Amino acid sequence: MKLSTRTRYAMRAMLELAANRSDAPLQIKVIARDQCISAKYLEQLMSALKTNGLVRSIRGAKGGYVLAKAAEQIKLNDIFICLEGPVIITECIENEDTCIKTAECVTRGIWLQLQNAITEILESTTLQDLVDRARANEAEALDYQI
Amino acid sequence: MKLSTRTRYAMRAMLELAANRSDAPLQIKVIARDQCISAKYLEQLMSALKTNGLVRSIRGAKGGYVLAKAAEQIKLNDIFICLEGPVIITECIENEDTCIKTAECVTRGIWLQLQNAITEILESTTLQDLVDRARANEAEALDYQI
DNA sequence: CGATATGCCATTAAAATAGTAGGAAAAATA
DNA sequence: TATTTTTCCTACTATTTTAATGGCATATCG
Repeated sequence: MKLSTRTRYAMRAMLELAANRSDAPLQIKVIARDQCISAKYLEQLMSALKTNGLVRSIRGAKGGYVLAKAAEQIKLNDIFICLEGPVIITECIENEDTCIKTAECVTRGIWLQLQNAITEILESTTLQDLVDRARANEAEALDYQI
Repeated sequence: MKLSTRTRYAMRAMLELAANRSDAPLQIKVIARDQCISAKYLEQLMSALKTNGLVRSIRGAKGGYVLAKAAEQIKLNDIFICLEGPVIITECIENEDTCIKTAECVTRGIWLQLQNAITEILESTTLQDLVDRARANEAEALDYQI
């Protein structure tokens, strides 16, 4: 059970967008450099995020990307779903018919529990929460230096 | 984020072993038939479960597999780990050094939260719990028929 | 001995993942 | 208007993982 780089990269890119205080858009090449990601690969991820209405793009020189909504209104699950698809751990959860022996299919219940636990965390955290945590970490790091 | 068939198959096979009331071992081909799994594939999974001390095998005619411990003492996480490896969602969780900008690496915290939530569920459920649930389901199904 | 099982190892087919490549289209700017 | 910068789009490719399959050796029961 691993997280794809797609999701991890996209989450970091979105965090960088959310943390961006200037009102100018951020370019793929800048984000890619900051996050050590292949720019061409990131381009595809940004495209997926755009299709799902999470970011807005500005084409041409001085263009780039900005969040399409306030960071408070973007749930991590929204981002997650763009890249991993809906958190579906096994088909049986979606389509009960595929499970031949429904009565005995108690394993299904477990997968459902996992799915719910994951979704709950990702639904209850917003991009803004991450930004706040990042700022708190930075502040703490500064304290140690003094 | 999907569960591999390895894990799902193995979980079902283990459940069948746990539910087996006769004291005779269950053969791969029997489990494979019951669970609609390729026997040869299941063989590999059983081998992994054996290496990790979750099942015991009896070779030769009338041989097969039995649980190596009481179903109460086998946590679902034990089974899970055999097949998926430790629930590691991203490397950063294991090795903090790989995360270049630790201060900003708040995404890591989220992945850690997911991991903990999953592990908690799988650690707190035993094979016996699943057997009990399966029996309860069966009983309920019977009620409806009457 | 002969049938039945597991043990072990190698191979393979298909799918998913991660990354590359190149050119079209749009916008800013000189 | 020409140039540069940047996104947009589509296709391709390499690697890894997943899900099997196949064959033969070894052990055990009757």
